[in-house]
Parts: sequence; structure tokens; C-alpha cells
Amino acid sequence: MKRVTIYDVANEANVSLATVSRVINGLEIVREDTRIRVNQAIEKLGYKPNAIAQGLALQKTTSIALLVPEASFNYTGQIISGLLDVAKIYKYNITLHTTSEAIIQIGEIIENIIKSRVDGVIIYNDKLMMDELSALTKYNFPIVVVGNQLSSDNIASVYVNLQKAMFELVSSYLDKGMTDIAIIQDRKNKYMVEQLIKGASQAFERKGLVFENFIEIPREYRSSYTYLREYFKKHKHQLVVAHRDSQAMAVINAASEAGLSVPKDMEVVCIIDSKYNSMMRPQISSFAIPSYDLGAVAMRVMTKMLNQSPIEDKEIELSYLYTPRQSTK
Amino acid sequence: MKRVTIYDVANEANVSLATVSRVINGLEIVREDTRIRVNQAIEKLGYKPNAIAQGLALQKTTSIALLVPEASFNYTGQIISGLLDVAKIYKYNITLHTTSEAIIQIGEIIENIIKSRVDGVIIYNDKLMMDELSALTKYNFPIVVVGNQLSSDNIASVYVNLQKAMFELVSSYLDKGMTDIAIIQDRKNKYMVEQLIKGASQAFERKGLVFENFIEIPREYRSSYTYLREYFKKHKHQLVVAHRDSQAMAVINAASEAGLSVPKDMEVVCIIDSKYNSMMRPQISSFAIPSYDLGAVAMRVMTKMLNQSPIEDKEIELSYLYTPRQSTK
DNA sequence: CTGAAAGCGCTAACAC
DNA sequence: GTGTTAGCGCTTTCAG
Repeated sequence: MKRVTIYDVANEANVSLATVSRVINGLEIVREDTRIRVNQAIEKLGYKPNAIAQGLALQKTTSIALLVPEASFNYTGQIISGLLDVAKIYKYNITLHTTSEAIIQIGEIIENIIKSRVDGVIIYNDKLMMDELSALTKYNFPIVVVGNQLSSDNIASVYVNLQKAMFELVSSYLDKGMTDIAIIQDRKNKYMVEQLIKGASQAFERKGLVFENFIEIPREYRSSYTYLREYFKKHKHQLVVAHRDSQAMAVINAASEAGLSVPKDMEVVCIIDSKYNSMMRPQISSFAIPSYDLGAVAMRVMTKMLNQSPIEDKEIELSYLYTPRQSTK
Repeated sequence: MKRVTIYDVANEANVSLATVSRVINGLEIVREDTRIRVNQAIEKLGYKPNAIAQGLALQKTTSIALLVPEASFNYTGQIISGLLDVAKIYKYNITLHTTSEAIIQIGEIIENIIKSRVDGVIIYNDKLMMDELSALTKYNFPIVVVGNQLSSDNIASVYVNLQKAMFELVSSYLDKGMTDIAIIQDRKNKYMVEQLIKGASQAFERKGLVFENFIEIPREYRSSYTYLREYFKKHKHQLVVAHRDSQAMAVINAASEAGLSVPKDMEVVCIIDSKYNSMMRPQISSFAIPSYDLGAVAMRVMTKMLNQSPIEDKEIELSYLYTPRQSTK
């Protein structure tokens, strides 16, 4: 199919290309009959405006870049889903970029994003902090960070206060007199675990205690499970907190092999779960983190920034809900 | 930061924009010293070529559209991951589009893709078949379909032969004299289940039998689990095949509630599993479907089509591997 | 080896 | 209301 341009339509309809532009954008007033004529021509020729050319002329692309870590999508899936739904409403396209463990690549990705001249960038990344973002901020297009509390001139963020969540959870156990509480720590999700530790420490401090139970998965272990199997042969806690349901499940399975029964001998809680949690036995007590909303709100904020609309607050905190299940008493 | 264009660089380096274009594209021969001068200017000004303008001039965007159903990403995640990794190698950008259940939207999405002038489209979709694709084929850019066997002039496909997989699986059970075999059927993944049924039917026919055990989840049930719980109070099979581990898990949990033990009283197999399968008890026997490769190969084929490279075969079948686990004897 | 100039398809003043 | 025209930033002949 030959490319049909705005000129072809103009010819067909016997008007100037400016008029065609007017009707496709519906901005200015065009006389009824000529509008109809133009629309017929468009229909007849099967004309579709070239978004690339529009982008050049308008200096905007109506597409925003999404930057997510690696590509498991196990937990970002919901976020992306929310993002896309809202993006669709506002007619924004999403270009998907993933950051691998290798930090070196990040420069390349950002370069790529800049070349693409997207209107904005949404980032979900535990590791990427202000410093790494600076490369992006120089080009001062709006940035929305999902998952971290963070803001500046053209950066907004949408997040859940995990520290507070953890504080409340740990406090409630401490109140019951249970102090043997441990957190699973692994290399990934470093930022997230840090927040959990802060929250726990805070709760301990309040009781005049010190929190120091980190179950750190050593680098040499390919999977947490392998390590945990060893670990629970020698250790036991009253409560173990994992960040994800998969980690929690590894804990439960490992503990079970070591003869520990959850929740009888040990309770387990995770922060974020997936749809699989409902299928697991025991089902894991978790915080209901509004992942979908995290994405949807992020995209909404982005559209506001793009429209220069005033934003009440650049750091938007979404709420969580602790949901006890079978893995706790 | 002010936009810096190729003109600015040309000025700074005291050359024409044509020369700058040459050095950034590294195509034609440019004298050593002027090349260095230009590169210095680029460095100094922080110039990044505008991909939009390049796209306009070159009539190509180096970006390809990815169309996936809804947005669960539970099973497409791996595919997307493979896709992105290869896309990165070839410097292609991916724009992400999701198709919801509502068919009406599909036209809008396709229109959007066409306007974006992507270089190609990769589609993973059980439902979308030739007819729906026609809107795309008219614009004759390359299309790669993931998951369906399908091809034509500018359409290639990468898939796994589920029918064959199912045929082999069912045959092996029939050979053992087990004929009470059922397939879980739901509204989603219709195409996939169809293939499974074909494979099973074929195996049954070969034995002079007829396959007719479909456990169809009625529309009114929000989750399969709710229905299955009722179902297994009254029914029981020797083998139940589900397409996904989540479905299989629902079967196992429901059966378990009805007093059936898997695999003792009933065996369960699923076709595609996720990383969660390794955490489930029992772990579900499944076919190892090379999801990542499905994506990676699809992208590779796409790049070939874009380069007009000859393609040996437009229908690429990837292999699976049946992996018995705890849910079968 | 390098520069001038004509597009690529569209938008947005500015005329009429 | 509608047409004219100058860009948007880059690539690519075609000269020199």
C-alpha cells in the first residue's frame, strides 16, 4: 500500500493541506461541507496521519518511556497494567525499556530514551536513585518514579510507605512479646529491604531493643531456597518477613523440610504478593500493595505534568492493607 | 537544556550539517581530522540525534510494536523478556500495546500502531487470527505471530506444537490403560485449549475411542476455583490437564478439598508453568515451553524480515519437553 | 572529501 | 473559512 500523505488527501478533496490538518485535528473551525469532503477523501484514500511527522512538527511524541528492572514482570506486571490502561485513555504510547543488573547498560538505555524524544519517563526501579537519574533530569522532561519516595523540580513519585508498614507489623508482634523476628535480605530489591529494616529497627528501638536479625542470602547461592534449607536446619524464628511471596514460599518450604510447621512453629509474612498467593498452602499473610494503582496513578501524574497542570503533591503515598492469612496465627 | 541540533554541531565544528550526518552515521568516508572535530563538537554540545527526525527522513522508526493480550504478563513476561533482549541487540525499541477482552478496542489499537509508523509488529494473541490481522497486513509491514502457526507473505510465526505435545501425553496415558482424561477449558486461551483438545482427540481416535471430557468453567464463575470446588465433589478423573499452572493448582486445591489426593487419586498436568511451580506442593508436571526463546526467536525473525534477509522457514516450531513432577505418578 | 539543497509529512502563524 | 509558507531535525543525492 502506497503511503498516502496529507497532500494526497488535500488533492483529493480539493483543499489545501492546512485544511486537512485542521479537520484531522478538529481544532479550528472548518465549514461543514468542506469538512465532509475532506473526511470522505481521508476515508477513500485510507489516510492515517503520520505520528512521526506530527512529532517532528509539534516537538512532542505522545509517547512516554517506561523503565523497569530486568524483565520478570512478576511484580511489575500489575504496575505496567495500570500504567497502560491510563496511557490508553490519554492516548499515550508506551515504549518499554528494561534495565539489567549491569549498570553499564543504563547509560545506553537512557541515551536511547533521549534520542527517542519521548515526552516523559516513568521509572520503576529499586536501585536507580537520584544520581543515576541526573542524566535524565538534564533534559528536563517530566519523570515519575514508582516505588521510591523522591521528588524535585520535574520529578514526581508514587509509592507505598513500606517502612511504616513494617513498623506497624513488627510493633504488633513486639507488643505480643515476640521479639525473634527476622527479615530475608537478598541482593535484588535492596532498596525495598532497606526500608523494611528501617521500619523494623524503629519498632525495636521504641521498645528499647535492637533489631539485628537479617537472614542474608549469600551471593554464592543461586536460589534463596538452597540457602534457606541449610539455614532452617539450625535456626528458627517467631516471625520471618520476606518481601515477596516467592521468597516467603521458599522460607515455608525450607522450614517445612527442617520439620518446622508454619504458622505453628514459625510465622511468615510477605510484603508483596502475586496472584499465586491465593493458590499456595498455606496462603501467606501479606500487605495488599496496590500495584495496579501505583502504575495508574503514576501515569495520571505524568499526564498532569505534561499538561503543566498544577500538581498538589509531587510525592504521592498510596496506602496498603495488612491482610492476615494462613501463614500467621 | 536547550535542544541542540545537527546545525549547532555543524556550526561548532565549522562543517556542513551533511558532514555531521556522515560522522554520526559512520557511513561515508570523512577525513580523520574533521571527524574528530565533529565528534568534539558533539561531545561539547551534548548532541543526541533526534530519532524522530531521522525517522521522518529515513521512513523508518527502528521501533516495533508488541501486541499482547490484556496485561497479566504472567505468561507473556518471559516472552517479552526474550523479545526485549534481542531487540536491545539490534537497537530496536518496543512499544507496548495490550488488547483487552473487548474486541472493539482492537481497531483503535491497530490504528494507533499504524499511525506510529513502526517498522514491524509482533503479536502474541490467542484470539487474533488472520481476519483481524488483515487490517495490519494491508500496510504490509512485517508481522511476527507468537504462539500460533500462521504465515503468509509478510507474516511469520514462532510457536510450540501443543497439539503434538498433548497427543503424546494422552497417548502415553492411554497406553497405560487410563482413559478417564479431562481437559480444563475456559474462555480465555481459547485457541490454546482448542489445540490441546485436538491433540487429545487424535490420541483417543488412534485407540478407537472418542475424547469428550471437557471441564468447562461456566461464564458465571468468577474464578475457576469456585467452580472446580463444586465439580470435584461429584467428579473424579485419572488425569486432568490444565493449560497453566495456576489452573492446575486450582484443580489440585479443589480436588484436595473434596478429599482427592494428587497424584494418588488423580494426576494433574499443566502445559505452561511459571516460576511459582517450583514452590508449589505438589509441584506440577508440565511441558517446559521455551517462552523466552519464543520471544527471542520472534524478534530475530523480525529483524531478518526488516533486513529483507531470506528466511528459511516462516513457520518456526520450537520444541517442548515434558517434565514429570510430583503431580503425576 | 565536503557542501548545498531538496525532501520526509505535518503544524502553525500569517495572509487573504 | 481557507490557503501559503516557513519550519521541525535529519538524510541523501548531486555538485564541486
